[in-house]
Amino acid sequence: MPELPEVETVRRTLNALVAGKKIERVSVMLRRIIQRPDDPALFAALLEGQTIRTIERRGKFLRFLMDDRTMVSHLRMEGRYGLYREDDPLELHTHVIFHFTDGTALRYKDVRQFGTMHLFDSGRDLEEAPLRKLGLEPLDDAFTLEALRDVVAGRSAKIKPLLLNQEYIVGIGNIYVDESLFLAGIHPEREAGSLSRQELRRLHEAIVRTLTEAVEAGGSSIKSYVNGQGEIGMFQHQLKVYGRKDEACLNCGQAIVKTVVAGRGTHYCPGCQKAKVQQTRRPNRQASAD
DNA sequence: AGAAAATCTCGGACGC
DNA sequence: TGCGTCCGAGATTTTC
Repeated sequence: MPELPEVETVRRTLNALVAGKKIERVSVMLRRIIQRPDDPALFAALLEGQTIRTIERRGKFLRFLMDDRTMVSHLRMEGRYGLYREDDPLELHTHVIFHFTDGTALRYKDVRQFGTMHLFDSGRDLEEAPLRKLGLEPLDDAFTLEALRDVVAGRSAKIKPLLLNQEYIVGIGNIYVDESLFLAGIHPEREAGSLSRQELRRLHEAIVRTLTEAVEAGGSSIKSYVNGQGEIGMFQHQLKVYGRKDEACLNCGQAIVKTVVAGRGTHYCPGCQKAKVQQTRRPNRQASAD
């Protein structure tokens, strides 16, 4: 489920529900989810008595800030949180439960069991894995056109996998990378370092606009995503290429193409996003002309 | 059967 | 030869 807009929506909705609640006990039913510390019993013990102060976000990770600990949680493909009453029936694929002192509980469900939780002493999470090497927040002021140019400069990688790499820019996943590249009129397999200044300007604007509008719409619900209050998002109705294979491009009318780029399903419009300027057989020349 | 919103690790290819 | 870079494969799992 989670790219930046979905995780940000979960953060906001969940924060309203659990901020101020005190953890009485933690149940771990699937130990694979708990990545740090190694021992899930220790994980549970370290959380006992902690009050959730606020939930923040770094890239696609949620950060639960508590009195003495910070829990870092990644939803991966289908992880989801919800607030329940203790006597609510246990739903399938519930793997971790945070029991609060007021008779409610935060439950983590994850059909595919891919999600992760890391626990740190307060103030230590940003300097260690998995947050340590994360790149720029695309909705922060620091994500300027200049910053984007620094990311792509001299890189021979294709632009799509580069944008998916969380070491450079965080929060962009498979849906929003396809949407942003469409909006910018850039083919997903274009060599990153070959993008012109004008193309970079369009790409920068497309990324910020796509993510901002998706946050405003509460994210995209393709299959299973719901926010922290169980509500679906609305941005799936505004997607222009993702999931629209063989449908007419809303801009030029050509059929949307679906291929595989860097191992991920990739949607683009062959009319609006022209193929690579030069084919790969040629030696890599630095197209630094600007 | 194959693909699905994500990420990690490994090994190989390639340019310099 | 070595280094940096990039990419694909394969792994985690269940559902439809």
